[in-house]
Amino acid sequence: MNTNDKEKIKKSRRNSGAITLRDVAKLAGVAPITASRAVNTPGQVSPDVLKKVQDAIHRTGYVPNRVAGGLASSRSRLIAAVVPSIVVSVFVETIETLNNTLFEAGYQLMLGQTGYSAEREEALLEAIIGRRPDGIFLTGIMQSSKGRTRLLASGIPVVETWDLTPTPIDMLIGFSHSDIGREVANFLMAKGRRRFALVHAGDERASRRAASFKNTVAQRGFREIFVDNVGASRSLKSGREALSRILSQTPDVDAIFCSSDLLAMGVLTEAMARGIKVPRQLSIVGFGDVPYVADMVPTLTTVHINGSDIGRKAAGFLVARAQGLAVDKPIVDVGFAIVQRDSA
Amino acid sequence: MNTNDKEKIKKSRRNSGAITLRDVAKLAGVAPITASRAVNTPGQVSPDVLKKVQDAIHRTGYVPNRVAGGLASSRSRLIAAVVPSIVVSVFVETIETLNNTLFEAGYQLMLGQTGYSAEREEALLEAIIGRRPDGIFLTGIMQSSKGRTRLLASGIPVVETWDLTPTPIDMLIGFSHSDIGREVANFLMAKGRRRFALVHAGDERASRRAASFKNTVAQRGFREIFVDNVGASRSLKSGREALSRILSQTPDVDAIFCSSDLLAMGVLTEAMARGIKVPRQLSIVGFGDVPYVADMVPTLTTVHINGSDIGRKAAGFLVARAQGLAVDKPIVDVGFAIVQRDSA
DNA sequence: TTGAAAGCGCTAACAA
DNA sequence: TTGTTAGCGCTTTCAA
Repeated sequence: MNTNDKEKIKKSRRNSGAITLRDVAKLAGVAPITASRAVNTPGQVSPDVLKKVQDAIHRTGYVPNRVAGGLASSRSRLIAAVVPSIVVSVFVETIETLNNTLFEAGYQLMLGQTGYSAEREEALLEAIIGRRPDGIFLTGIMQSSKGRTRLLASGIPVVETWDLTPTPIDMLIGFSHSDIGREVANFLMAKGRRRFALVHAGDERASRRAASFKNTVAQRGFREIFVDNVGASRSLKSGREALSRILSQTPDVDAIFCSSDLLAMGVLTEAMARGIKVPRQLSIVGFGDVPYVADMVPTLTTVHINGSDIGRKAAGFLVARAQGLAVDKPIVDVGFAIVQRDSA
Repeated sequence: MNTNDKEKIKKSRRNSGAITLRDVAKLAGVAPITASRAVNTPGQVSPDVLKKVQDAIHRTGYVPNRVAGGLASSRSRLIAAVVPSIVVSVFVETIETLNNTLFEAGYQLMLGQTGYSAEREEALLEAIIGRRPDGIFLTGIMQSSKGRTRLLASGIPVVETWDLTPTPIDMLIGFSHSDIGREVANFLMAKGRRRFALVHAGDERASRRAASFKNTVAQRGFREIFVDNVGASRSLKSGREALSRILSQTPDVDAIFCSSDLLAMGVLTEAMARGIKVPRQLSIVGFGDVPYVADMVPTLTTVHINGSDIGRKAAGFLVARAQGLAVDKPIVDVGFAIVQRDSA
C-alpha cells in the first residue's frame, strides 16, 4: 500500500488500525456494501467493480474481520467440540476428521476438553455458548440436566456422539455400549473361555460396557468375575498393573476385556513378560482399534469404532443445520465390530 | 423468566431473539453499561446494583455474547493453534496442555490442522487472521515468507515452537533438530555401533534430524548409511516395512534411528518377528517419548521432548502478550534428552 | 458510582 | 447492479 492510499483512509478514535472493508471500499470508489458483495457474493457485482475491489484488497492486504461479520449476520462459522481429552487416542481420529471436514466447508473448530470433569464441562459450556458457535459437537450424551437445558435454550444445533439415547438434545451419532459389552462376552464364551476379568477406566461409558459384559456372563451361570477399575490412569502401565492384581486374585483367569486398546496393550505386555501364552492361556480384547494395534505382535483383538465416520457425519449434520437445512434422520447408530486378531 | 419479564424486552427487526445485556439492564432498571460493569468488573458497582443485575441475569439465563464483546473491545479471548496433525501423537500432549492452560486463563482454543501441506497452511492462516485471535501458536517455524509477512502485518502475537531459528516472527519455544541428529549418532557410536540406517517421515524437521545424523556419522568415517523415507505414512506398519527394506539392502545393520516412536515401534516389532535380538544385534532409537514406550517390552530408547512444557510456556507467553504485558526472554530452547532404555 | 453517546466492522433490509 | 440506513451486542470515551 503506498502513501497515497494511506491518506485516503479515515482515522477514528477507536479503530484498531487494521484495514477495514470501509477502507477498501473508499479506495475502490464504491460503497462498503458493494465491496462486501464483491468479497462474499462476487456474482452479484459487475466485473468492473469486482476488479476495482479486488485491486484495492490486494493493495491493502485486507483480511475480512469475521468477528464483525459474524456479529452482523449471526453466523459465526465456528463449531465447538467438547472432548474428554485428546490424549485419549480413541477420540483423536474423530476430532481430526471433524476438523478437516469442517474446514473444507469454511468452518473453524473450537476445541474444549473436560478432562472427564462435570464441573469443568459446565464452565466449558458457558464459554462455548458465549461465543455463539453455529454448532456444538459433544463427545457422549449430555448427562447434566442443567447442561441440557442451557444447550436447548441457546438454540444452537447440537450433535451428541459416541453413545445412544432415546432422548438426545438434538442430533445423535453413536453406538451402544451395552451391546458391546454383551457381544464381547458372547464372543469370548463362544471361544470356550470361562474365567473372565474386566479392566476398565473410571468413566461412565466404560463402566456401562463392563456392566453389560458382567451381566451377560452371569446370566450364563459363570462365577463372579474380577473387575479392576483403574480410575483415571488410562496408561499402558496401569494395564500391566491391573493384570498383576487380577492374577493375584484369580490366577486361572482365561479372558480379559479392557476398556481401551492401551490398557489391553498393557495387559498383553505384562502377560508376555510373565510368559503367559496369548491367546492360548489368556484371551485379551481391547476397545477402540487405534491404528497400530493391527500391526503389533501379537495383533490385538478389539472392538472397532469408526471414529472418522463419526467425525465426518457430525460435520455434515452441523454444517447442514448451520445453513438452515433440515437434517434427514439426525439419529444414527454407526455400530461397532469385533475385530478378531491374534490376542483372542 | 416469567411473562412479565418478557414484555419488558424490546423487539427489533434484526435481533436474534437471544437475551442481551440490554434486556438484563432494563429488567434491573439500570443502564446497559452499568449491567456490563456488574458482569465484568463487579468491584466498580454498588452492592445494591450488583444484586439487581445478578438477579436479572439469573431470571433470564443471560449468557454474554463474546463475539460482540470482542468486536467492541478488540480482544477476542481466542487463541489459534496450527498443528500438522493431531493423529501424530507427539503433538497431542502439547495441544492438550496448551488448551488446558489457556482455558484456566479464560481463553478458548481454535484448532487448525495443515496436514503438512503448505497450501492448506496458507488457507488456514487466512481463516485464522480473519478471526482476529489474541494470539497464534504455530507448530514449527513459519517457512513461507508470504506467511511470515501476513502474520507480521496482522500484529497478532505469534509463538513458533518445536524448532529453533535465529529469526523468529515473534516468540519462540523449541529445540534443535540438528543437535538431536548429532547427539543420537554420537550416542550410538559410543555404544560401538557401526552400520547405521535411518527411517524417517517426509517432513522437513525429520529430514533435518536425519541429515545431521548422517553428517555426524560420515565425519567419523563410517560408510554411507541407508536412509529410508516413508513419506506421509507415519504408521507402525511403515516402520515394519522400512526394516524389511533396510535388511534387504544392508543385512548387517546394527543401529537404526527413527523419526518417531511409532516408526521405531514398527522397526522393533519387525525385528522381533524376525528373531533379531534387540539391542544385542540391533539398536533402535525413536523420537518423541510418547507415554507408553516406557512400559513396553522391550522399553524403547528414544529422544524425549517435553511437549507439555512447550504447551504451558506457549500459553503463558500468549496470554501475557494478549494482556499487553511484555514477555521477558521470549525465545526459549527447551532442549531434549536421550532416554536410554532397553532398545539401545 | 452511574450514564449518554458513539462506535467496533460488518451485513440485513429496503430502496432506487 | 448499486447504495442508504440501521442495526448486530457490546465496550470505550467522556461527562456528570
